[in-house]
Amino acid sequence: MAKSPSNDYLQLSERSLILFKALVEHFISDGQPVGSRTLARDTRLELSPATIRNIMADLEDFGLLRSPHTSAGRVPTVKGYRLFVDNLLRVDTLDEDNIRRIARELEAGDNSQLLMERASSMLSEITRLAGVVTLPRVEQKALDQIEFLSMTDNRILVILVMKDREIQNRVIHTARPYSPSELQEAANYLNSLYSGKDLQTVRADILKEMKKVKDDVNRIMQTAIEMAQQAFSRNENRGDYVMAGQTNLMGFAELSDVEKLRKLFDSFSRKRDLLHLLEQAIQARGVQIFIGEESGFEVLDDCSIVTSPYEVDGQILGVLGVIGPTRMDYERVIPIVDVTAKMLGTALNSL
Amino acid sequence: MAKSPSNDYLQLSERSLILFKALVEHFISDGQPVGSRTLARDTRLELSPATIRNIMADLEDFGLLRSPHTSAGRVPTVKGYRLFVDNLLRVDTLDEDNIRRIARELEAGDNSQLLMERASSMLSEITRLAGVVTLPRVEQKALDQIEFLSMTDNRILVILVMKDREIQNRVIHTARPYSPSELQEAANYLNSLYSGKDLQTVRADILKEMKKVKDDVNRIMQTAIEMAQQAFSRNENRGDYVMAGQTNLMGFAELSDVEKLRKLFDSFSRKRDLLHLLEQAIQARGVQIFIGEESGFEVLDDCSIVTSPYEVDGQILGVLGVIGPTRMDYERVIPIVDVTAKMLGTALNSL
DNA sequence: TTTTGCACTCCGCCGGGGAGAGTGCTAAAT
DNA sequence: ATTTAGCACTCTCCCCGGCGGAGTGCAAAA
Repeated sequence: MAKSPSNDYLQLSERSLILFKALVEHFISDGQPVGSRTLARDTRLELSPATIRNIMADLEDFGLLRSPHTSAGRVPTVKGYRLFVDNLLRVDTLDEDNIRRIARELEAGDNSQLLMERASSMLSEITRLAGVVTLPRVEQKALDQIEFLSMTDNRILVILVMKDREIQNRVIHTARPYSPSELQEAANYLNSLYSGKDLQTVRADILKEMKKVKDDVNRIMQTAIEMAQQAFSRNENRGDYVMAGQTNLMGFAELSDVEKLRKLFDSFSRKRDLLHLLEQAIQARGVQIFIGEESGFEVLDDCSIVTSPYEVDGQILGVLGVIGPTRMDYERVIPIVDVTAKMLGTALNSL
Repeated sequence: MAKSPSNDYLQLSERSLILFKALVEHFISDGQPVGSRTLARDTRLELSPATIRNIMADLEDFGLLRSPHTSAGRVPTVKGYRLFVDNLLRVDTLDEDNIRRIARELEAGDNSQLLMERASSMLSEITRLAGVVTLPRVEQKALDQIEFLSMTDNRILVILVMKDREIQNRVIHTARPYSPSELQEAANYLNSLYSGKDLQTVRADILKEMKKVKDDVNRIMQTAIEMAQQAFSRNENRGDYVMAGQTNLMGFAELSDVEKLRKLFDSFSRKRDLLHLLEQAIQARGVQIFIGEESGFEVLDDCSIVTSPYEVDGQILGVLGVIGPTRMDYERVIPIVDVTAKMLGTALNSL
């Protein structure tokens, strides 16, 4: 009866695992606790319900299953899902239809923001769950071109054109007005130095450059570096994401409680918690899965999250993924997330 | 018993109206159908429940009240709310605390988008309902400055700095590359013509100008007008809004059904319907209210919307408002929406 | 015209009972 | 030693009837 804390599923026979897998699949597909009769019917192993009951009792002792109450069937625990996902799942490749669909939708737009939004709603539509895509940190993006434009009151509009064709506007303030030609020269200088580098690097380089330039006679260079320092100053922007299909989560039995739903949606719009979680996922290479409480956020206790980082030129820019109930169809969702991440990468690359 | 289709509330005695008003207020504050006993207790008129029952029967005949079932109290109908809102309501001025709060929050930021977002979440926080603010049509906004920047592949980045300090970026394609000085001259020319005018006017003016310029020898002017035509070409952007506090709508008894909630939230993210509704409200001057089915959208049947247009320099730029259950506290909500609209206007003006 | 009195209706809540599903245990079968 | 059959038991869910409470409408009295 006492739950064994041991993790050696080694002790489990092949047969137990087959049974366990069948149970999880069954539960995933219809959400009802699974009993021994049903399982006896659905499995190729010709076993009586009684035998299956014995095995299920074992699985329960291992902490892989639990029953909601005495005379209900059994349901996988988080630990159970973990085993299922890590060792039992057989992820096959995504069907052609969906691959084409994703490819079509992610054909290079002229705007990376747009691509993110498309990816996010693709994910939600195909999986019928909620899709999420983190926006790349500006820091990570490569600069293409910088330009200055003088405005009234000693304000200068800085235009950063990024390699992915996103355009950033910032306004800086200067001590004195600058002529268009001065600005042009400064821009030229900075472009020659920094075009192609990512903002993080640029920022670091500027610091070095400042010392070097300090005693230099070249006014232009000094001006340029001063302005650059303001323009590239650390951005308060702590990361952001786009989400789609949240409403798909309504109407899952495990989330039918309005209060739970409210907390979940609140946390989506607060963004902080989820962002923190997604940031962990950015470390992993490839698909990563957080099941139920593993996420560490109470509101997500009944949810699982399947994520995959997306990258351009081998550099990870962000994460995308899907949020759904723990009993989601992992087998289907995983390849979708995987493929979408890859395709988003290539789409971004082709900008 | 037959519901009179007549609208002459003239026939209603003063006393009936007082009673009706009390009933609506009571219902708004606790959401339960109101019975004759309760009303007899809560009113200054010393009347027995029986008398009140008679009056309520009259009110029901007028279509102002209905009872959910035989032995429940009564509840206002849409028509009832309408009467209440139009004739019975006494809207007093907003309390100092909230005025200050709104003022503080809407102190000029450096960005109109940001102001809209703040306004929207203000509305939702103070009313504890959902707040919404439509973004001004770009068409309506006044241009401050236009600049061109050449990029690779004969693409030119157009930068529109608007009077409200919003910055718009567009990319246009040209037949041949242009030198920075050509672009500068074109920009100068266009600035002299169009700075201060709103985009709609600008677009119209460009058409006139094209004819005029056609035979002109001045190359610069021709170039400029050509580029301007592309830069200002009609934008597909069909309008947009920012919303906050949607989750406040969860947990109202009249929306506790998950399916209803889902449809409502779906329509929020599709935006089309709500946008259409808000566009109607933009016509009205001052606060406008849509009660229940009046909105004409099924998903909003159990909701009311209180809106007010906001304006700068006497020109209406957009609408803001609040969405809540029909039994919202109109008396409180109306001044909040009203004041917020005005303050948003002044905040935008001071940019 | 208002009030009192009264019969009536309908909802919400409680407790009981029965069906259904599934379990665990023991004893028999393989 | 494993598997199976048999059986008592448990728990949920649903339906039912009864009952108290709230509120109504109507008729007759004030």
